[in-house]
Amino acid sequence: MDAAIQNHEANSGGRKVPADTPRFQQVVQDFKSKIAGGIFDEHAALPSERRIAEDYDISRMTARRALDALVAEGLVYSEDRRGRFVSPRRVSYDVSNMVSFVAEADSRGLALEVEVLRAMKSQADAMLAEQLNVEPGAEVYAYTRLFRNNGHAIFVETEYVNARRCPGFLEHDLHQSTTRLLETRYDLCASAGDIAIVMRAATPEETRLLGLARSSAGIELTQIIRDAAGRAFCYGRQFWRGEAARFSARAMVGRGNN
Amino acid sequence: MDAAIQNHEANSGGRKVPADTPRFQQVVQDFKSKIAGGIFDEHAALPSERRIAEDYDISRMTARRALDALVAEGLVYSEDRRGRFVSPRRVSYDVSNMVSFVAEADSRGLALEVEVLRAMKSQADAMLAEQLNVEPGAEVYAYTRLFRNNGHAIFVETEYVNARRCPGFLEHDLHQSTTRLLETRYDLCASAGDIAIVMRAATPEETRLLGLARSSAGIELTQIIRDAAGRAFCYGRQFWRGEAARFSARAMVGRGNN
DNA sequence: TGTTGGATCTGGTATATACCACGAAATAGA
DNA sequence: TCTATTTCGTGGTATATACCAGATCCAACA
Repeated sequence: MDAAIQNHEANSGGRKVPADTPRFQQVVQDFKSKIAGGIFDEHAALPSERRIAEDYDISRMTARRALDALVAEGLVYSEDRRGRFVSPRRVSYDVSNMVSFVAEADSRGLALEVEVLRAMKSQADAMLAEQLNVEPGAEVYAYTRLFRNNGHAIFVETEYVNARRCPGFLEHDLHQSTTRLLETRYDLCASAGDIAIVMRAATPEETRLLGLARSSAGIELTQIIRDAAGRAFCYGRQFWRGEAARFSARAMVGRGNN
Repeated sequence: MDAAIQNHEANSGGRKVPADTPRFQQVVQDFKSKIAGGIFDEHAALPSERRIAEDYDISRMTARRALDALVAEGLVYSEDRRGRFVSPRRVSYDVSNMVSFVAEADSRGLALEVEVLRAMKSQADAMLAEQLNVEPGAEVYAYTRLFRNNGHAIFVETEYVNARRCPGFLEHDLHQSTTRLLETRYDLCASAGDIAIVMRAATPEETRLLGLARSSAGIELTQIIRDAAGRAFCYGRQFWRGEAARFSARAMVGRGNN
């Protein structure tokens, strides 16, 4: 209606010439400022594709292009056949702090919910054997957990622990910090960690669990946790919604080099 | 022609029913395996949208959807009106290693090219003043550089240094490691750094410089570099192509926690 | 030799249309 | 009251079409 968008019929003497900035970009900008301006709350539903198309007098495909851009930028997330919603604020994760994320989140008042998806005994494949420094085929416990903040899925994690060093591990409640569990029950203290962060596409399972749009990217964080003797006892892989987190670290020269 | 793709006319008694997996996904999968299988070299051109549409007997828009997915996943990058190309391998960046990325890259034989885009004297705004621990309005040197690996733009960086502590800084050649420059010329030794990593959308300028597709996401890495006394002298912000890098870090308990 | 201009390639924007699949709410039935 | 069914709204997939604009190459020209 009052859409401040240029109509291609009206900008150059009736010629079919696109506006200087594409129309879908104008919609993107409009929603960006609305979101930044606090017009929408976190998790508030955006208008539907069809509604936006009508409001801005553009085709539905163009409205979709705009919405897809907002999703790609992380300002908005999409739930299949339900609608698109404003993304919540990022959570911070200090990877230099070897205290587990669960424990850290607790202390900062984050309403973090943990869902255990799988937990089983398994055997180390070649990659895992190398990371955990065990022989291939050695027994490991593997468990996958989904983490939500205020009901909103933010990352999914799979961890592998050396079964020899923590027998019966899966009998404990996995809805808590496993770092703490390993420390209090098995005297395995995290002393050092190797962390890697890459941006990559979500797998189909991650897409489903995190409620992502098809072929969207996120951040994978892998970590190997070692005891004071430098022996790895836990290998973990987390896949985060890209817009959901801020990772921080602290570096110091002359420390921890090899 | 020999496209192993399901035709919607043929999969369910002539009914117009989509295949179990969407057709654009089949194209995505096909190219994924071709790329993984080494059929394409790094930077090799993929077939054009029109060509793929013909080969797989799908519409151009569907071919585009597939290609967009590959771009979003980082396996492929797009150059405006030139084509789409296979992404090169990731470069590794150890953020715990306070030796500069430029110097580190050199030592690993990376063909890193540096282009200086801007270099000027400026005044610290509120944010910068806080990060560098100077009064707002204090003089800083600001410079922006574009980094390429084998001619392929991988990240753009803007750094701000406290002008009081390195007078005449911009008179030096900025095509080298500035960490080293600060150390050798001004005795400013990087001793600690605070690093933050977030995934976010590229700004229009970053999009242009890195040759990204419209509204694509990447990784922003910010770092504050401090001397042995804990005084910050350099604040930097890098924006990386998401698929171009792997960031690693090392964490140790009881070290560097405030 | 060098340059200009055109033909042709590429991706980018935009529309209109059709139908499918799932979620959720409204409705009809037991 | 509770449950099954229907209806409607939403995003998802797919097609066909049109035109725009930058990149590239090559042939014609100066």
